[in-house]
Amino acid sequence: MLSTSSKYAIKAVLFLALHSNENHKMMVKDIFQRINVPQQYLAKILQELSKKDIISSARGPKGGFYLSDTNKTLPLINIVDVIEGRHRLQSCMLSIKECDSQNPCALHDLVGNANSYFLKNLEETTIEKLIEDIRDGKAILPL
Amino acid sequence: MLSTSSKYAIKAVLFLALHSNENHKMMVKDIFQRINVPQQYLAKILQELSKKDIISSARGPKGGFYLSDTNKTLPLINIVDVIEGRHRLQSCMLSIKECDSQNPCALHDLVGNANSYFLKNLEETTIEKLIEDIRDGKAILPL
DNA sequence: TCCGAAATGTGACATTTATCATATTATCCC
DNA sequence: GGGATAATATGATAAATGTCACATTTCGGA
Repeated sequence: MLSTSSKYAIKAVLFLALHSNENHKMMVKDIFQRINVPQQYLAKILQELSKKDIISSARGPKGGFYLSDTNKTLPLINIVDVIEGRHRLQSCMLSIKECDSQNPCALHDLVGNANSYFLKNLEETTIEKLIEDIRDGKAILPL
Repeated sequence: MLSTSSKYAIKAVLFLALHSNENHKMMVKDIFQRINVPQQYLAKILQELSKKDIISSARGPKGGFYLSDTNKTLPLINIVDVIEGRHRLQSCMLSIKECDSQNPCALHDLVGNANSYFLKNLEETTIEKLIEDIRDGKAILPL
């Protein structure tokens, strides 16, 4: 439903949201073990996110990746849009283009409104909001 | 959520359920266009399903693939078990092993009970049942 | 102003998944 | 029994995804 890359990206962004800010940037080598993602792969992912302004970065000494306040207001869907696009999230379980509730495929009812529910949440939930819930104990964050 | 192979397999099985029986077997070359699956790829998939007794087959003239009455009583999950196993259906959106409702990952609530609902339906819905619904007009079958 | 720290850019390599091609084996029918 | 037919077996190729390595650029600090 999400590619490995997207999962890694989300984990990394949430980690940065919790542990970094403009005055406390974090380097790849201090992140990768903590979220269990291969170092070089993580580097590539963070660079893509940075280029698309999902996260922020600074080069040189004292540099690293971090989330600005603006970054934190973005919805989660932006992360997966940058990493893999949205095709994997489309709802039809048999990948039939014309499939919808008016013209459902054979499996349509078996999956229910699962995908659209998930997609809607990705669109509506901001990083900020998710982190707040975690801080408030409303959500847990095993990474 | 399902691999392309599984989707092809499900389409093919449903097609066979509707159009074949012990006295009317069907050849790959008469199926693949109708369900829009590459011929050789479909052949390979049908062979795997046949070897695992999800579908039936006969060689030589008048041979082909078909679904026996016994085959039709199998739940849909058997198809995906044979083709790709069950890992892709596991519920955690971040692929975290320890993730469950007691110890939910950050995205757990965003996906809700979607996957478990889908999995349950795959386990409980037999090919037979699905075909009946289609025949009764309760479900539609664009392949 | 130079050294080293860190992201960035580029591309090679590995793995998985999807697709195609071809030779082999079993079965029916004459 | 021999020829045509259709599944079966094996493996080659292609494409997408995931992983690694290294050279380059930018920037801070002594």
